[in-house]
Amino acid sequence: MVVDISSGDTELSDDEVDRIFRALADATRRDILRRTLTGEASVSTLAAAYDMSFAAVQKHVAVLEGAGLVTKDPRGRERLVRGEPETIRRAQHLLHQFQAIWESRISRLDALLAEPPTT
Amino acid sequence: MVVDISSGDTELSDDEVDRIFRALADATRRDILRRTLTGEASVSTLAAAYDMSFAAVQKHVAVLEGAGLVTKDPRGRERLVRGEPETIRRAQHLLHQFQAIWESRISRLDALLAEPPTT
DNA sequence: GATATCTACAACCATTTGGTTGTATGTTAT
DNA sequence: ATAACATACAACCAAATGGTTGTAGATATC
Repeated sequence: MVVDISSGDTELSDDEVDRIFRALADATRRDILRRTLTGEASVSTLAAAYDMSFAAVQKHVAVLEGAGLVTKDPRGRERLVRGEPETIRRAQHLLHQFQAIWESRISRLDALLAEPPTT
Repeated sequence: MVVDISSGDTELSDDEVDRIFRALADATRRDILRRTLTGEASVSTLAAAYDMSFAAVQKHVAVLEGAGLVTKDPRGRERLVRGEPETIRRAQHLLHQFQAIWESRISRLDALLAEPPTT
């Protein structure tokens, strides 16, 4: 049986994957991502929600943007930040691949137990 | 309609989630994880696969272990490293929650379009 | 036009990260 | 017992991270 795992996604480079997971490895950034998935928000609106400087929040948004988890859309003098569900889906897909590796290990063990010894 | 998202997992702290995603944010560590999901391997076996010192690989394994993505099992003089699919599943679950936030946004927009104006 | 607001960006700083080498300790093999 | 092997761990270093403040440029508002 052939199982197609690919789901048609463009391949992500190691660096891109690094950036995605690194961006997710910070509670503030995960919270920003949640907010911008719920609805777009300006950088200053976001900044108001956290106990740190505007510039710090700006940097967090930049990290998310660099990972493709968020995009910024100029609207007048502000930049509206939107979460990008597609990138999240890709990260999920990556984790699914790890799961698949584990599953295939089980299959191989099953096969070993099922098959009579070759020698 | 009430949707239970929890899937019965124990709650992960922000720090734990940080460690999981941070551990995944490195290509060498992702590769180690793949290998140890395929089948357990000693630290030195793993180290032989990479162009870096034994100690460096040891540190990578320690990071994965700290994130709960891997466990070490003493076997004679070596430590067999095993991947932990359950932690991967939890990370997947976290990403699924982000997806759910996005989905619920869609639902709200749909509702807005479907419902007649309240005022 | 003047002023306030939102963003961008540089410079700086402390801490963490990802690598190194070296040393010590436990375990197998001769 | 001695030698070889697998691991642990400390000390060190360069680079990246996560924060700060300050300055400058656009855009709105009065």
